[in-house]
Amino acid sequence: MESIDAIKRLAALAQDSRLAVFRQLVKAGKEGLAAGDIARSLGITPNTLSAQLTILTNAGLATSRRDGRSIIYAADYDAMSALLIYLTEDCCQGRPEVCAGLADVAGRAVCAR
Amino acid sequence: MESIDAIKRLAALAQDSRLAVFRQLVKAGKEGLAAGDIARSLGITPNTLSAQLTILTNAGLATSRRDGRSIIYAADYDAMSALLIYLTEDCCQGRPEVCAGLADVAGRAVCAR
DNA sequence: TCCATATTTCCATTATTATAGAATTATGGA
DNA sequence: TCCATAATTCTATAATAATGGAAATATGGA
Repeated sequence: MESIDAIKRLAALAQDSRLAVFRQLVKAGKEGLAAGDIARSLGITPNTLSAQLTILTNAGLATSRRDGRSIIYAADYDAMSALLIYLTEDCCQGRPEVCAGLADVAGRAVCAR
Repeated sequence: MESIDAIKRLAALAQDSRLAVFRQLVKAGKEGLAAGDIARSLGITPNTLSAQLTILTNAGLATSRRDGRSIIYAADYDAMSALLIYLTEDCCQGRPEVCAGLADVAGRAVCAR
């Protein structure tokens, strides 16, 4: 992963309502959520939300598909995984001080499958 | 970790020269680097770099201490670790799709100690 | 076809961020 | 004390991002 792509993803997540949107998408899973439902539940106007979803999508963190009149957005888990791996390996060079706690957390999550 | 702190850290890293600074600090280890050396090696004016170091420091990602005429900056590994754990656990809810590759990377890094 | 719903695009406004010149502060050495 | 070096703070400017009203586009149903 290129650092410029990492920066795009970091910037996409570095804003309160976008981070909230992304969390909702993660929670919603593969089925995803309609743009309108997200806007309603977060109290964001539809046009503003649309701009934020575009930013998340351009960063690679979300995908979209049309379903009838709605557009359904879903989190891209692979992109998020790639970002975390970039931060861990490239940016932090796998330093044990950074990785130790993370290995526990990620490992536990995988084992709980 | 609060989401507002995570956003601060994400924003601090979401800019090319700040990310480059942070990478250098990680590479430099606990001893850290003098502000002037960072400015020279990255070709940033000292006042601009100072502003960026302040942002990294306020986000908790760097610490500073004076040594003679120089001010030495160092990466705060704990803060970075906390951010990665936040993104993995809180934001991504430990989803295996996100965690699997990360568990490998972080685990390998820890085992290589 | 006509209408309501869902979302996006266009546009303007406001707020925030990035950058660097100039001045200031702090330290160490002659 | 005086000077050179290191870094920061002050200030202004330019660039980018966030927000929302209004209009446009797309879909499904009567």
